[in-house]
Amino acid sequence: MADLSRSIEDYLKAIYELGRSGLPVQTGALAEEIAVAPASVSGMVRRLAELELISHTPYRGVELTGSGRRAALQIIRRHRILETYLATVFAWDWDTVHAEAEQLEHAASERLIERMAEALGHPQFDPHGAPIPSADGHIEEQDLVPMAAVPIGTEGEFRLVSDEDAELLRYVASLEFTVGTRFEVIEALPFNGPVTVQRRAQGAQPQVIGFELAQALLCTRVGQAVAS
Amino acid sequence: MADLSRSIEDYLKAIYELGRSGLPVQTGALAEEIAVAPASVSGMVRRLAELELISHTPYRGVELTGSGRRAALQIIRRHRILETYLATVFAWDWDTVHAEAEQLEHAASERLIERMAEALGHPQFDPHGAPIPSADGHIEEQDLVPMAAVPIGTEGEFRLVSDEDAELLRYVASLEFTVGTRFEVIEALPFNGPVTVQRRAQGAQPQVIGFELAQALLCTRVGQAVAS
DNA sequence: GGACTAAATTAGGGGTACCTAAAATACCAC
DNA sequence: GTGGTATTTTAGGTACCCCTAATTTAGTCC
Repeated sequence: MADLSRSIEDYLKAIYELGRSGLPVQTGALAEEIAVAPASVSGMVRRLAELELISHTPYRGVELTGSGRRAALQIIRRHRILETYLATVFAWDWDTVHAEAEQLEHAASERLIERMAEALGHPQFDPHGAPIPSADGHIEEQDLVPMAAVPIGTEGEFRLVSDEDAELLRYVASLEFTVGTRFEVIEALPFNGPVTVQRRAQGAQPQVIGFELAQALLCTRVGQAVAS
Repeated sequence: MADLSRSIEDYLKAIYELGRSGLPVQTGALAEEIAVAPASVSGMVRRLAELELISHTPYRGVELTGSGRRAALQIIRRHRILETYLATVFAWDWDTVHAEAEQLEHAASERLIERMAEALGHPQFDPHGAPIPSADGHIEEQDLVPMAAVPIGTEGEFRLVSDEDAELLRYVASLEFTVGTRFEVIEALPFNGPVTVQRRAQGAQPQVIGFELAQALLCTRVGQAVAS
């Protein structure tokens, strides 16, 4: 696997993220994710297809090939190990590790990443709850639902939030929510209204979570499942 | 101080290193150091002069301006802190830290560097003995002589070796020379012949150091100075 | 001081990766 | 099936940073 440019690495990562649903990734979505003009994406897509990192159906979208997926997962591993290292070793705030890792992921060697992983005891998840691909390119995607979809009266556990929105992360931290926090949904107002949750901790007050945020916080259901 | 490109950072670092003698840095020397064609250097020199990072006297050479020097020292600080961190925290071999730091120095934020420096207790020297500029751009250049210039019968202390030649570093390590190692010169053959040194340690055998290597190992004299 | 040599610069060109504007294609509604 | 709209692609251009080849300049030797 030849050395890929920084831009190519960014494209592969973005295609992986956008393509997790299984659908082909469209030019426009990719352009927005990478913050370039759609025309620029078209150009890069040709290059990536020539390198056989993606397959491209004109006017439809792109998908990663086997080697493209392997490369993407390697970059994602680098990113998430770096985030975990910064957060753990340097007590780095979880809202800014992403930006730093975004830079370092293109410069850090495989060797450095493995040393960091070792020092951390080969963590499975990064500070935002995202699974860290193994060195051989295996990743376990979790089956999560937005907090907004956890039924009233059910206990949920906050498991994952995107690392990309620093402001959102700061707000989540101010609510004292971290990955692993458990809560019970005690109210959910209709028409995409806010969700009210209650923590187990003694003296915990109910917390009101706006709908948009409740969409961004991905959770597992704990305990009694609702009839389905 | 705006964000500088990777290439610009490499040029500034090289100009600083080559210009330590105080003489203007010539295009050819810079081209060799950076491993590009002299014509490419001419082009970049124009850009750097426009950015007022260097002053350029055509056909004579270049010198760093105040802001150029500040930028160069910042990059060198990043490089040397990174080298020290890798060597100290990950027990990274001293012959390969340079290559890794060369990549990371362009990606690591000021903040990361300062956290590393803190974790290391603000080291003064990197693993090869090179002084680490302070965060405010101060550097203490040492007054050293090559081992080949340490007089016979005098004790010397190995203080500094360039981090650039990995093969040389591996050989030095195999001789069990590290920064701080003391020795006495017991023989130095004429016509740039090899130098023979003797360590203090019990059971230490005399070691023969080829002239070229004895030029690369920079030392201080310890104890009785020779009449001068 | 003129010719020769070594060094530096200019001239012209290529690859990467971006842009805007214009053209092509796909999709949906009727 | 045709028209309109949204999306994608192509066309043409810019900036960065490198290259080789040709030219210019500086310095030296007689």
